[in-house]
This record gives sequence, C-alpha cells and structure tokens, in this order.
Amino acid sequence: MSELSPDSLSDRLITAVQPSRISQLRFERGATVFRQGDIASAVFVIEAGRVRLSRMSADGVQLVLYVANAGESFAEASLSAAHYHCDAIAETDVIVLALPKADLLASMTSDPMQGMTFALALASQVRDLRTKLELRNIRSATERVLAWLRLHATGSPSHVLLRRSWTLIAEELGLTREAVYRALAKLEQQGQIARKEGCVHLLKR
Amino acid sequence: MSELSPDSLSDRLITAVQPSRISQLRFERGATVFRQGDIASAVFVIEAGRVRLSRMSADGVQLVLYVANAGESFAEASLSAAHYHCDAIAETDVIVLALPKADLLASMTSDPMQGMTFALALASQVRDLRTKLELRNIRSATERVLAWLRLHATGSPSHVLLRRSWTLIAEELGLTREAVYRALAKLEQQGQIARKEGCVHLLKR
DNA sequence: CGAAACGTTGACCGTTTTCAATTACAGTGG
DNA sequence: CCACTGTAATTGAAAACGGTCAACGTTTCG
Repeated sequence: MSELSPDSLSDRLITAVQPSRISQLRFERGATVFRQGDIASAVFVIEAGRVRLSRMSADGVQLVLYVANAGESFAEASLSAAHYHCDAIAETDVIVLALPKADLLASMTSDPMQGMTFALALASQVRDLRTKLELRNIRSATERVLAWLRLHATGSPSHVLLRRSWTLIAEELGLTREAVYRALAKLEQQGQIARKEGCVHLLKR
Repeated sequence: MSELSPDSLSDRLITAVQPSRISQLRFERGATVFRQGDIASAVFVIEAGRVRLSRMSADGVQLVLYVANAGESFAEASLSAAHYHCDAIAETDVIVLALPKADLLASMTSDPMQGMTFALALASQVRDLRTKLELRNIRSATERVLAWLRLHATGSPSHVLLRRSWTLIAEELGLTREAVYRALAKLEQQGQIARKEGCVHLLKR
C-alpha cells in the first residue's frame, strides 16, 4: 500500500533527473496532458489533483485505464514506447511534474545504480498493486475492511493511524463510504476493533 | 493484462541469468517455498501451478497478499530486502524456477541495459496491474465483463480470442463464473457481442 | 459566514452470491 | 473400450449483501 511503503517510485523518478530539467505544469479540469499517439517525451508525477488515463477501444468506446492521484506517477511505460498509448486528461485542476524521458533514460543507462534503484521502486509498486488487487478478492465488505486494517496495522498493541479520510480509503477498497462506515460499526460492535479519532485499534480475539 | 502484453517480466528475469544458474524446483501442494524471515536468496518464476504469498498480521492472522499463477514471477522485491517479508506456500503441486538474487543483481549492475530492460518490464507490469485494478472499480458485472472484452479486443472487426477458461477469467474479474456467464448471455442477447467457440466478437452499436 | 466535504445511520431495492442441478467433455485406470 | 472422476459451461431460484438515496450533524476552508 502506498502508505506502508510510501510511494518511493515518484521520489526515485524525481531524484533521477536534474531539478532544472523538471518542468512544473498546471492544467485545468478537463484539459489534456497528452493524447494517445503523441510523442512520448516525459514521465509525470502528480503534485496535486487527479489525472485520468484512458484509451479508445477497438470498437470505439473510451476505456478508463487508471486514475492517478496526487503523489503518484504515470506514463512510466512511455520510457519504452515512442508514443503514448493512452490519453491523459485532468479530472480536476492539477499540478504535475514532467520528467523528460531522455533524461531518465540517460540517468538509468549512465549509472547502473540508478537503474537498479528505479527497478526496485517499481518492484515495490508491483507488490503494492498486487496486494490491493488481492484485497478486492474479498467479497464481504466487513472482511475487506478488516483485512485492510490488518494490512496497515503496526505496533503493539496493533493499530492503524489514519492518514486519509475514510471516503478516500473506501475508494481504494472499492466500496462506497457508507459500506465502510457500516463495516466499521459492525467490527466495533463485535469487539474486533476500537476507534478513537484518527486511530483504529485491532483487538485480539 | 498479462495476455495483451504477455508477461515479459518473467522472461526478462529468466534471460537475465545464466541458464546453468537457474534451478527448477518442485513442491507438492501445501509445501513451503520460503518463509517470512528466511534469507532472501532468489526471485521465482512459476512454470506450473499456483503459489500463495501470505503474511502474519500484527494481530496474529494470516493475510493473503497475492496468489501467483503459472507464468508469473514473485518475490521480485526480495532483490532489495535481506529477508523475505512473507510466506510462499504451494497452493497446488507446483514447478518453479529459482533465479539467484545475486546473479540478478550482478546482471543489473554490470550491464546498464539489463537493468533498464528489467525496469521497463516492471513498468509494464505496473500498467497492467493498474488496469486490472481499475476494472474492479466497475460495479456492474455486465459492464465489467464488457470492459474486459474491450480491453482485450484486437483486429477488425474487433474480437477476443479466449486463451483461458471463463472460470479463470471470472477470477481475474473478481466475479463468480456464474455472474460472468449471465453477463455474457445478457450482452449476447442485447446484441453487443457474438460468441462462437473460443472467440467473442464485439459488435458495433 | 456560507459552501463543500466528511462522518454517520436508516431504509429499500437491485444485483450478485450461493446453492443446486444438468450437460458435455477430457483424461484415467481397469 | 468403458465406467469413473473432475472440470467447464449453463441456467434457475432464493438469500444476502452492498449500492443508492435520504437526512443530518460536524468540520473545514476560502
């Protein structure tokens, strides 16, 4: 999860390029960051807002591939492609950093350590995504929320510090916020968790 | 999706190591591939069967982090860790390739091209996983199946060749196979798709 | 100080899951 | 060569669960 292992991927990307080569761009809601077919010239990191990546399907329907939030990077795969393979549209007003592809590639090839660091950050991203996907395999909302809590629990007695609103967490869990609140209420009532402002304690059974 | 862009990650891993250094291992169902805390000495690629990655949560419950299937790799993140952070248990009889961590790291640092290739394969894996995750955000079973079909459609007229059983596809979609069959029946009846043994055609509307 | 987002709970309805049953087919072993 | 077992493909019916809508108090923020 991006909280447990803070998304070091965007950090790795940023530190791999000279600050002077990074451009900060602003887009209004609905604006185009890039289009499918444009020359792939940069990898992006979102400082604020969200960007929707989508593609036209073979039968002419726009498919959402991913919605990237603040702190995340996108279009990493453009490093190995001449053109972008999807559209990137600002879903909200957004501030992004554009990291020139050429600089990233140069940095990776010139310094093997740099390439490896980048690869390791990606590997950790892969692990996180797989875990998020596995969470979604849990059908029951209550069980899903409980598993999420366990995944994020630290310390002894084990507890979770909430860094984001439940609304956002619900989104990550693939549930509505209502379902999450109900799950929390149920878990608390069953004595599996205890909540107090910004912190959830997991109770041993 | 691993079908659209065939999981080149495992291929990249395998070709990065001298064949003589790769060991093929067999485990029976239920056997342990490695345990949390064991010295991280290899990255694995599954030739057949499935392996469950799980971890003990802080409150003493075993959490499934990921279930890796044939063709997939796992424990890539062990490249950057001294010890494995989870248990790997064979869910079925399984054949895996163990790629020594030392060899992989050596290959990546000695040849910058190698490291970059690996990073790019990981980036593409990240893209695939994000797309799978995004699919799960579609609540309606019918819409989800349709989106999956569009995502995998190729050619003109656009169609999808089925490489796996619907049962397996249902699993990837996070639905029961029954729900998928019903979705397919509905789509066919609505005239959105046409099926004939092993191939689904997407009909323009 | 309003507007917008968050937190919370209740009720209802639609969808999916579950459970069950059936057909088809591939591989196995006697 | 044929029962026999296991998986895949379907479809139906009932039950459970989460989504949606509604309502309301609270907090946040420009």
